[in-house]
Amino acid sequence: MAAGGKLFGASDMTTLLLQNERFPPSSDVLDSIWAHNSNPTFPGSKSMVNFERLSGCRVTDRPFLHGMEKEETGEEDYEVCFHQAGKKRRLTSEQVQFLEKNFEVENKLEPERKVQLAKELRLQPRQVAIWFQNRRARFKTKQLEQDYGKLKASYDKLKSDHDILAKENDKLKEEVKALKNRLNAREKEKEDSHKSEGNADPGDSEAVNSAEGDQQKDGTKKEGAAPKGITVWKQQEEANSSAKSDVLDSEDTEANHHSWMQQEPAEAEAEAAEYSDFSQDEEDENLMRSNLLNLACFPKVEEDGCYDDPPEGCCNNFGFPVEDHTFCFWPY
DNA sequence: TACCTTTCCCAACTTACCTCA
DNA sequence: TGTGAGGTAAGTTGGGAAAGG
Repeated sequence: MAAGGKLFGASDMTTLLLQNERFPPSSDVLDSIWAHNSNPTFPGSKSMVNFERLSGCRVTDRPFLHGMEKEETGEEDYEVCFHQAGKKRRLTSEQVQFLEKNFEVENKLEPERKVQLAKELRLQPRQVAIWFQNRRARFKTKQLEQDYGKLKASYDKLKSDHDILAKENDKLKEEVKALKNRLNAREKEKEDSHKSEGNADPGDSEAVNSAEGDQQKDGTKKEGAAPKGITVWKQQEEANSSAKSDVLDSEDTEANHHSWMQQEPAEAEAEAAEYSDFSQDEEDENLMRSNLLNLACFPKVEEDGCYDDPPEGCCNNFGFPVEDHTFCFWPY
């Protein structure tokens, strides 16, 4: 039989019995009693009592232990339990391996399975239940760590993308500014030449008036003002070609440029009209937002309407596979 | 049928022990 | 050999669900 006898925390034992006046006690309570039996020096038991000495009888003489425990774990297991007496024992690697395999199959434990596993591993059912509880807790912690890592990686990538886009946006703004300055200089130059020619040839006054029509009274060109009609389109073409040859050719590809100068007349007119309603700041912000929305892989609702097939290269689910949802660990 | 009690199970947190560097 | 950190078995607490009176 067992070495060291059976130790019980007297108050705990009393509590267990008082809580369960009816016999036989529930399997839960029996599990607890079993745990105490097999682990006499259970934590926190400074008032530990050697139950055998105290009561002067064997634990197996207790009526509620008859039948049930032998039925559940068998006499052999009972003996094994007391071989573990004295100290808290770690499960053997074989036991852990077996439990792990079972955990992979199903991380919840039905009562029948618990008893069966306990029999096979020569442990108490409560030990098996506790192992599964702790294993689920460990799994959840690990899962949380992994999910945190994934989210952090996703965040870092988005942030770096954002930084790149912001830089690009700044660059484009500078470019637009330079182009506008160039355009203004050209207009001014044209105006001066017209004025000087106008004195000699008054027949050109209409053209001069037309050019002046797009300018404000203070002489500066209205920021973002949309040129209108075919005449305007010709002016755009002219400005476009000169600007392209002067600046754009040395810069990024045309696809990166968000400019009304490269659009069809009607489109340019509409967009220019829209832009004319904003201040420079709003314009910049709009541009930025447009860039982010287009480049950060979010499909436009009005264009696609359906998100079932995200565009290629799009950060679908923020980089997570669909089945890899963070907060769906356990189907309760 | 609503309410209460009991029982069971679980998650979350904590404690105590063991192992190892 | 003493010690602190990390892992793990087990205890405690509180809540939800189901069953029965």
